[in-house]
Amino acid sequence: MVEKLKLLKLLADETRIEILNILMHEDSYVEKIACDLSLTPATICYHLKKLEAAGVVRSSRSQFYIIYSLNKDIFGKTLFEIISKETPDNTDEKYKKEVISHFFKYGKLTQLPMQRKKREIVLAEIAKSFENGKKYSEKEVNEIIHNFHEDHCTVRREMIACGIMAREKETYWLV
Amino acid sequence: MVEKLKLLKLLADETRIEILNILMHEDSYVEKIACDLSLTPATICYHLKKLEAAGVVRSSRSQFYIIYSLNKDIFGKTLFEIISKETPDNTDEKYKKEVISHFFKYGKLTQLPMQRKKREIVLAEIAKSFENGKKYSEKEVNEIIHNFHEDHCTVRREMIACGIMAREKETYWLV
DNA sequence: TGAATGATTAGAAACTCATCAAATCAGTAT
DNA sequence: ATACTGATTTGATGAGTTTCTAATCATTCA
Repeated sequence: MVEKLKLLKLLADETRIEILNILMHEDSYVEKIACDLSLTPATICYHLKKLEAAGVVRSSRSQFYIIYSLNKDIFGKTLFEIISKETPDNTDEKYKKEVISHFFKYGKLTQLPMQRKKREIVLAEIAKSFENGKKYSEKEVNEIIHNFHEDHCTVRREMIACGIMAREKETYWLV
Repeated sequence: MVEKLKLLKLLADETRIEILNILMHEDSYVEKIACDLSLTPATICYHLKKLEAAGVVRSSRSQFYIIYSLNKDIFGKTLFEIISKETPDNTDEKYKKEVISHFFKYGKLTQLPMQRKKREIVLAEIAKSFENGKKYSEKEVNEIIHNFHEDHCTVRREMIACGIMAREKETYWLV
């Protein structure tokens, strides 16, 4: 996450892009690059240090010179890979989000899904509006559910049916 | 070139990355995103406008809301493609650079290439130190070439042989 | 060792850019 | 029409970054 942002910030600079383009052709050193780009050695040094710290370039001394070269491994990544926070194992979370975004529009439940799995996800989303451990009257439950959907009765019944809420007489609570 | 830099600068911002990650899951709108990220609508608007100007997101009105959605086309590019200035048709230039970087070390010619094509490239590189139209004595020619290589005689002879320089008696000039 | 050369660091100036509050704009619904 | 709601613009502020000069460091070569 933060790593990726750093990489992007690093690459989002004209001078550093120029430097990398030079190093794509041939290894080089501070003074030469400075000359090529009409900038001070100090400036080039500043950028090369940054690039090196991020592992984008490497350096090694050769006689008078410190030769900088490109680490090409990094450049195969697509923008999507860099930007996306997705990790291979949170597809579950992603699926939930998709279901929710499909059945809610601007915070309102458009319809109750037919598939049990999806229905559970949707109901769990609504359940977030209830506090854990707190007891609710039926009226209170209806009011809260009504924020999401007209037909609070059906939704309330389903909450009980799939075990998200429990009821005893007139009192409801989260399971 | 400049386009690519703009794209990188655009993506090198934490808030914009967060916004894009939200839009990867579901379309959304200014106030909602602002709420998700604990930032002002003004700030989100500022970023969305930037993203839209670059074609990374699109917008459309729906009732009260202006819905922003992702343009996914852009995200398949690799970093290399974004950073590299290479265009398909400058491979010639690139080849020359590679030959030159192979036969020169720190400005000195390490050896004269055996292959005629490479030899011409190398000699043309040395020829850059001579002025067009100017006449040189053999002594002057030797001195200039000597900056590149000990054996100025061989190099000088080759310059004539492959038609880069011409000579008449003791006078030399670029062709 | 001392002179030369290239690399690095420190400090300062200039610049860019994200953010917010407040004002304004643009559709929507009563 | 008019009140409402969300989007946008404006102007100010502050944080971060690039660049330079000048000084210092490190290595090589005589």
